[in-house]
Amino acid sequence: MTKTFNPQGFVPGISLDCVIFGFDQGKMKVLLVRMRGLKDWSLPGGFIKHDEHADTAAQRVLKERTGVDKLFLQQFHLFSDPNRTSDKYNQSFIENNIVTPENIAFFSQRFMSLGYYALANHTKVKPTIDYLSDACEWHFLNNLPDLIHDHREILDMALTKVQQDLQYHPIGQNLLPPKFTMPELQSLYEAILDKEIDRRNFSRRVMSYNILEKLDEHRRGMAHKSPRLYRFSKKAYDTALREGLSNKW
Amino acid sequence: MTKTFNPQGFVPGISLDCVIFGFDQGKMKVLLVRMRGLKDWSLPGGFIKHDEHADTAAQRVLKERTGVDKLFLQQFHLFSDPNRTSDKYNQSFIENNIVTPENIAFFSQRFMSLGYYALANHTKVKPTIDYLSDACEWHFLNNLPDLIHDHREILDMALTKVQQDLQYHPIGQNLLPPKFTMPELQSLYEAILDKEIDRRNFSRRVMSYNILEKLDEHRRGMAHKSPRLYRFSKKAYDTALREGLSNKW
DNA sequence: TCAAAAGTGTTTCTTTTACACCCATGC
DNA sequence: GCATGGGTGTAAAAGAAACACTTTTGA
Repeated sequence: MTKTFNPQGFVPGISLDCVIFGFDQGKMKVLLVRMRGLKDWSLPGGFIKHDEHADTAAQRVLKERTGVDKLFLQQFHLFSDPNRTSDKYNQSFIENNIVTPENIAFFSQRFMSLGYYALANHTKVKPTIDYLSDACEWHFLNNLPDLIHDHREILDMALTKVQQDLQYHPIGQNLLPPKFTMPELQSLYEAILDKEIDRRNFSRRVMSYNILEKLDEHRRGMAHKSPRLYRFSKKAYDTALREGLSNKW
Repeated sequence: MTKTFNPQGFVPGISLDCVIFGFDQGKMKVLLVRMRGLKDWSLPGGFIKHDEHADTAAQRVLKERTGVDKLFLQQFHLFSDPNRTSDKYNQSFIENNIVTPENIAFFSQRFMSLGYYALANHTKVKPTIDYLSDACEWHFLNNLPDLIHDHREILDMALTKVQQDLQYHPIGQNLLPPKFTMPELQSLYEAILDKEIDRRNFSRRVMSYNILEKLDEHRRGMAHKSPRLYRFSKKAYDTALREGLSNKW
């Protein structure tokens, strides 16, 4: 017998949607789930428990979907259009035992959704389905499937916010392995901003932030000159996260 | 018989708080209300009707408190700390007939609050109390009274957001009279940013945005050289609002 | 030894800041 | 006529963008 959703214990009328970005093969991707019986995909989401901070709820949802619990997580917008959700999926929810007919009212009510974005190291993430979904997978930004409700709009705004926040905050800690090369970091920035950056100007700029430690190691094994490895200096990185960077891209 | 609050028709568990900024005598001020029977002040707030967009609700609240309905209005954060409100005011609410004992549960429940900030021309605003409050007044930022709940935190974040948004968006349309002088505009920027700006650099910069029309009129009557009047060119201003400005302060 | 990526330095241009002089007005 | 704030231009400094050559590596 499949477990069904029990609305007990959750704040009604408000949901969370998380746009979880990863960086892989030089491109940005997002983690999407597909609920049982649907062909459209969804952003990983959830609800807020009574007496739970929304940030904590988002952290919980992320942990459940990715197994990772220390992600950079940022609330960015409350989506409140009264017609943002549709009940066209409800029949499918009942047929697929996602929710019992007695509890379908919870889904039929008007929902606002609080949007969060997160940045995750995709190698650490283990996409995990829950009892409501039959798929949880990465999708590259340039090849997204259809999404339910207004999830596409939420995703697009998340990307815009990441691009803006990037102007003033360091990024990468959560998207890259602990040690990385300058070209890898640059490739991340180019993927997020969706534009090319001059190699020489990039490294000069990023070094001027004083958030990188130059290591005496090189990445070997690839063809061509072996690039030097760097890592973020934790203290400086955290300070910059809090206080912002002066320069911009 | 005083009218009491009826929670019927409103989405439970979520409220709105509006930080309405005005500009007067070269200083920033905010509109605050005081509920009957309380000594602490509040941000003007309200609730969202079923089937109402949160933005529309905020617009409605603003109109009720100020009489003005075309303000620049911006959602900036959902405050969701489960302990952000306190029920220490509830006894007073009942004693002052703000809410009946049967309806006090609506106020006792956990509330999240969606923060909006608005920019208003204070000469157009007619601060208006409602049946729950006995005062609605402007307070200068440098001399704020105690506020209930986490309203001080909301106010502070609103100010920070305005300062940030100012970097990329034109401002003034809603804070100044239709015609204004360059020193007046500069004084507004200085009040918001809380720092001095060089007169010559300011006017060069602001003119480079191409959102101002130089008028062949001067403000007369004051001592000293009569300053020239400007007005915003509506089309360019709106475009800049949407698309942002390239420069920053 | 060669193709391709990595590393670094210099020049140019643009933007920002700093600063000084003249002008107009009401008293 | 003078004190005070308003208007404008220019030079110096800082920051961003453009650009070219050398080094290293595996194949």
